[in-house]
Parts: sequence; C-alpha cells; structure tokens
Amino acid sequence: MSIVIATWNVNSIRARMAHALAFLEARQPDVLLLQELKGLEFPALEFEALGYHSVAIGQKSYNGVAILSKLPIEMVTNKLAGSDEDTHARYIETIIDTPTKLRVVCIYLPNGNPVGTDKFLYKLQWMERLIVQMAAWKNDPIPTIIGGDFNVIPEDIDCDKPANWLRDALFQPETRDRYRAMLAMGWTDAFRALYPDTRDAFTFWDYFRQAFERNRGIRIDHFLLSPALAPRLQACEIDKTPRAQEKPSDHTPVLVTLN
DNA sequence: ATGTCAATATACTATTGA
Repeated sequence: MSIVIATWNVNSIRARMAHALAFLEARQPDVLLLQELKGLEFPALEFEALGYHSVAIGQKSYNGVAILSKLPIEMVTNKLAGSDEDTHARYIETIIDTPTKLRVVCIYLPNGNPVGTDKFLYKLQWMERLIVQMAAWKNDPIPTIIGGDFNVIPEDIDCDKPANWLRDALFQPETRDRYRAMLAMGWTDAFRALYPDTRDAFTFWDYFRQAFERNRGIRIDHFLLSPALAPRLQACEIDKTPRAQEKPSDHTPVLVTLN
C-alpha cells in the first residue's frame, strides 16, 4: 500500500491545461500539487472528471496554488501564519485521508529577485514564517509533507554551474541557510536523501539559450518530509517528459512515493 | 548584457514577473 504525490509549477494553468491532463493520465498520482496558476479561475470540473477533488487559491495574474487528490481532502488554511499583510496566493495546507491522516502542504515560495530589494526581504521573511510552522509540526502526531516550488538551490550540485547563479536570490547564502535550517530541524529532502551524490538532476530550465536541451538547469522543486514521515520514503523521481513537450512549463514534475 | 514565455493594460505593442 503506497501513495504517490507529485508537485509541478505549471506556469499558468490556463496555458498548461492539456499538459496537466496528459500528466495525470500518464502517471495517475494520488495527489498533485500545482503552483503558479496565474489567474483567478481554476478548472476544478475538468479535474473532477478525471477523479480528482481539488482545493485552490488563486490570484489575478500572479502566483496561485492548488492541490488535487483522488483521496478525500480537507482544506485547513490557505494562509501561511505570521503576517497580516501578506495577500499572495502561495500556500495551501490540507489533511488527506490516505486512509491514515497525512498533512499535505503546497507552497510557492517567493522568488526573491532581484537581491537587495524588498522582494528578497519578503522571500527571507516568508521562509522564517515557514520555519516557525515547521517547528510546530515537527512533533505533531499527524505526519507532514511539504511540496512545491521552493525557489531554493540547496547545494552547488543542484545547479549546472554555481558561477551562473551567484547573484540570484535562489542561490544566496541567506536563502540556502534557511533551507538548511529546515533540514537541521530533522526534515528530509526526499530526492537528495535517496540520491545524495546525483548531479545534473534538475526541475527547472530557463526558456532561453536552449537551457533544457543543454541541461543547464536547477533543482528548486522539493518535497520535505517530517521526521515521522521520512522512514516511509520509498522513491522520488523527476519526470522530464512534460518539459520536453511543445509549449512546456519551465518546470517539470517531481513525484514521491510513500508507503 | 543577453535570452523566452505568460498575463495584462498601455491593447496588432509595452511592461512586469519569472
């Protein structure tokens, strides 16, 4: 008895609907986390026709996240605690009956570029708020999985060439320190735990300069497992198929299998 | 500095965010 959870930044659900439906048909994950919906409308009925319930929080033009689930799903909140001013649609927290309860959290962590602006400070503050939440969940009886676009390049081996990313918010020491603080608390990076030395395993490639064809990418879409959940990690796979199709998202899906 | 894509307003083009 195992459960498969996938995450994918689709870069507009409207533009990527055919890709999303094809991915669900091909891989049949039990749960799919989506980021960067880029609109207020969410096509819940089309996903329901494939047997997926959904919860979504949209925003005009930017951001937006959703969770699709074949299993019963209950929305807990769509706001990350710790700020009254933050109106971005970047967070959904749910409980899914697997049939034992599992806390499934979908995040679209702020990009933070350019460094030295309010955007970068917002990113760091958002990470601080998430860390506070993760500390609270660490000892909760319900195991937790956090998946999504973290906009963090954790280590040098998670990019094609560190020199290309030195000025990028995704690669700053402040950013990486906060990600490492999450791991230091006892959370597990699912992909890296299974493949500690694997290089050139990326989840995002820029649209320009034939970055995908040359595999000049970064690994920024992650699954973090709470200490109680980590022993149930079975597999983690980056599926590059959707990125190779016509008019793709710049990200490709990651799938994790839990027993 | 460059490059590409998607959404939107400024609307057969420019701006913004990524």
